[in-house]
Amino acid sequence: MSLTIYNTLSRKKEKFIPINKDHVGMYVCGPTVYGSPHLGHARPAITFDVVFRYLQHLGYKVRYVRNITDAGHLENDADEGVDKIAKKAVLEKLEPMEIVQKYTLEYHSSLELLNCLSPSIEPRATGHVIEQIEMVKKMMANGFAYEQNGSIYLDVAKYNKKYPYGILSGRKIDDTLEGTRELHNQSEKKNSVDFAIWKKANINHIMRWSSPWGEGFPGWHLECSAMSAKYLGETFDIHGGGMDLMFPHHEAEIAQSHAANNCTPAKYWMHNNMITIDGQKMGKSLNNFINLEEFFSGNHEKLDRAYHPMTIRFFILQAHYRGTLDFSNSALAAAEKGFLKLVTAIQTLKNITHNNVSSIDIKKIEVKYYSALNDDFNTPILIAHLFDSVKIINALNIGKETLNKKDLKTFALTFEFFIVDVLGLKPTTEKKINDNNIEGVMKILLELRNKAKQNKDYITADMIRDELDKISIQIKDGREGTTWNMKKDD
RNA sequence: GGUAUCGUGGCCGAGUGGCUAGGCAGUGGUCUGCAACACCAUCUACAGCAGUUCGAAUCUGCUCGAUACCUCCA
Repeated sequence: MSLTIYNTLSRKKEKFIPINKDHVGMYVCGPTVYGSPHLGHARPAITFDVVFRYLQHLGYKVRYVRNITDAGHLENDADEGVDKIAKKAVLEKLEPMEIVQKYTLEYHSSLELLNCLSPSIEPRATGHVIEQIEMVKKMMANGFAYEQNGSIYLDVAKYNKKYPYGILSGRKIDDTLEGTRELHNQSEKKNSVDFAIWKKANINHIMRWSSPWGEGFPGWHLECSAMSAKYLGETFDIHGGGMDLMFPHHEAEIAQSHAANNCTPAKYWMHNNMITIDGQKMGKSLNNFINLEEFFSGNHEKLDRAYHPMTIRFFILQAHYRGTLDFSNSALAAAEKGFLKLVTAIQTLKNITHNNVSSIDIKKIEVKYYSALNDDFNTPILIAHLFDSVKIINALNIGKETLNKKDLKTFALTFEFFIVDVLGLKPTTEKKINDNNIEGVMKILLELRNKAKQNKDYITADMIRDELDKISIQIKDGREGTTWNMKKDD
């Protein structure tokens, strides 16, 4: 019973063998902090949070590195590209670092609500410019990069002669090279597939650093290469991220590691799939994304109501990380119900008394839990087994099945452990109550009070008013009927 | 156009070549003053066509369809 991981490199499930026994290094691409975190950000965060939790449970000492990209990348490949963070800074009339700070905090608080553990190290791109410059130097020294007007590019054609470029995404770069021989005019790159590893800063560019090639800023893909090498070594165990980063981002990382260090950066590449909305990818560019904060508050036109962060987490874990997951209100509502069922069962299980004999093989259930996760972190299967356990728990509760003292204790611990510690689902029975609910509740209360008044039952009517007043809701009887408002705290 | 992923019952979503995943909804029950909750039971499926096989949702080929990447995105 050993862990297997689907490796994007081989497109197969492989047995997981860490490079250094008992230690695992894992790098996951974090967000570029230029906007509020949305549901799409939650997916890799939760996916790799479970990987992190489970690897630790298996006894590995895990160093989990997830970066914050706070250096503005260019919006496109053109030489006059706009820095995303700088653009947002202009838009919000803030210093770029204020933008970065604001959205980093938002990202952290949302992930905390989703009960994601903090990574072991959360390095920032701007804090590692020196390392990135050093890496550029290495790539130049090895002859895989060239300078052009103060910018440095990776020479993909040259690189491809020694190392295959495109092995991760399954692209055959030869074809591309053939087809793009004649370059569009103003590009300073030798070849359109070449990518910048250092970019010269024009006069208006705010975020800039001095380098041997003049003032500039690091290339889009370089930070992950430099920071993963710094904290995990030149070759480490697991590299994770969203599928959309496979090309060009991760492909570039592989190339940079080879070009600079003559080795592959990661042994296992894991990619989580996208979240879709109405069958379409949820993404910033499509403008169909829903922010996490909006899920928690219900404040979005696509949302019927608010959803508890644990509902979101459960919803994501109910699908396997490599499959797409389609968002809908009914799917979320179903997830919420299912999750509450598990939570209820944890409680039920605590109140069950033991018997002299066990009618169920507890060990078998435990094995099922483990084999689900060992099979490429198959959380939906694990959840299915947990639901099977709920049935057993209910049977125990009415005495249809029995467990002895030891088995009962083991079962209770295991069941809760997998839900709470491995899947990271905090048991909460709280359904999000939003303003719509309060409106509805108030309407009902006021109707009741009106009825009471009509029946001259002023005791009840006054009780409703006074009790509401105690919780800072004020009622006003007017000519047009009764209105209410929340009193401001004084 | 190239590359990749995928098409499962009302919805969401697993899936090993043979032994009906699971959840939600629906239906029937138990419980209940009536309901709700909870619990028990239960129906509907594998895009199409051809092939391999004793046997295929699962393997192969083709067709149709969807999505993503190829420019920033998790």
